[in-house]
Amino acid sequence: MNVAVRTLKRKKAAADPADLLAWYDRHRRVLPWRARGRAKADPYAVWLSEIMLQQTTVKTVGPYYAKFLTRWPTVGALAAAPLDDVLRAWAGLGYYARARNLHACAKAVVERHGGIFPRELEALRALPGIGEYTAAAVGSIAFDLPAVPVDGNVERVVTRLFAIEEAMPAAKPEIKRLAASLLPPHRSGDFAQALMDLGATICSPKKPACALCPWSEPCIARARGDQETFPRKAPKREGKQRYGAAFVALRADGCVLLRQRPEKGLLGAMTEVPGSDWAHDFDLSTALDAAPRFRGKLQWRKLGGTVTHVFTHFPLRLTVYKAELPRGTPAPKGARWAKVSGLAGEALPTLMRKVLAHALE
DNA sequence: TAGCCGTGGCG
DNA sequence: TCGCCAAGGCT
Repeated sequence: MNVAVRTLKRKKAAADPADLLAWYDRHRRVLPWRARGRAKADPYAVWLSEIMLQQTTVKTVGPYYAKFLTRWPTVGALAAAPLDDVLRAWAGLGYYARARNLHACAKAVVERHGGIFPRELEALRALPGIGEYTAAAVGSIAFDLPAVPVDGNVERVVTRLFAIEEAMPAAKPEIKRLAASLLPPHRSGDFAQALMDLGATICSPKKPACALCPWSEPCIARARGDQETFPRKAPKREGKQRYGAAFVALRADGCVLLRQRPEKGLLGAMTEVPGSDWAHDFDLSTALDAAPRFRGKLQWRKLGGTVTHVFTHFPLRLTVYKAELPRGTPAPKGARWAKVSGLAGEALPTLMRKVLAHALE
């Protein structure tokens, strides 16, 4: 048997982590939080990027990451910042519990570990906002601990490689087991990033570039030609449409009325304009019951059109009302006046920016 | 454990 | 257009 045939047979037998690492050495992406050459990765930078990258694309994260690292270069600096500053800097990035946990985690690193990220998976896992995935990611990338972070990319790569028929999320334990079985004895950080790069650039959800894949030969789904059908997913039901009203109160001196949402839950602790609850059976004829109260009577004008927004678990349609008030009007309890010219610096989620844009255009 | 929690891009 | 999906964690 000649060398070429032997090589082919070996590759078909099983996926070789060395092949993936060789591919990574040639094709890895250049990313701001990634160490260059032999430089060691900064645990703070790795952690910050991993939190931001949870369910969020590299492109979206880029400017936020740069802004945070410039403003708070160390975990100690971030821990010392007011939570409100962190929330404002995070506004627009979504999943705001991440920002609250980011701040809590920075403080915990300072208080529990003297401002140094711990080098053990269990200690990392115990920090706010760090789950099994992020502990493995920070542990392997920053400290080269033998762990494999299993995210959506790795799930896709592994389910295709082994043609796992079980549907998500039930298949997760099996995926973790198989991913761990691939872990090489050295370079676990590079291996983790290689798996994610492969999933992001080659083993994509649709139209994977199998011809360029270092694991094309051992990939069972590829051999069968149904690689795009992995990972298998159980059909999910969609959330029901909800409705509500929002109130944009403008004062003659160029201020708009804002308030803060409750600490927990949907858009927790973020800023909003006053509004009604959001319900499936919202009755528009009673919308003004939810309007902020001022002394004297006030004309709320219903604007044409609506503002729509789709959350993970339900679509929302808001009717917007607008009113104009004279200078000197005090804000109702629980609300405050904010300069329209300064709205960019407020902790306003995208939904509320849509509402304000609708009312101010 | 399954539902909750944002946003932007893409086919 | 619209459903899917992206480096998940918490409860």
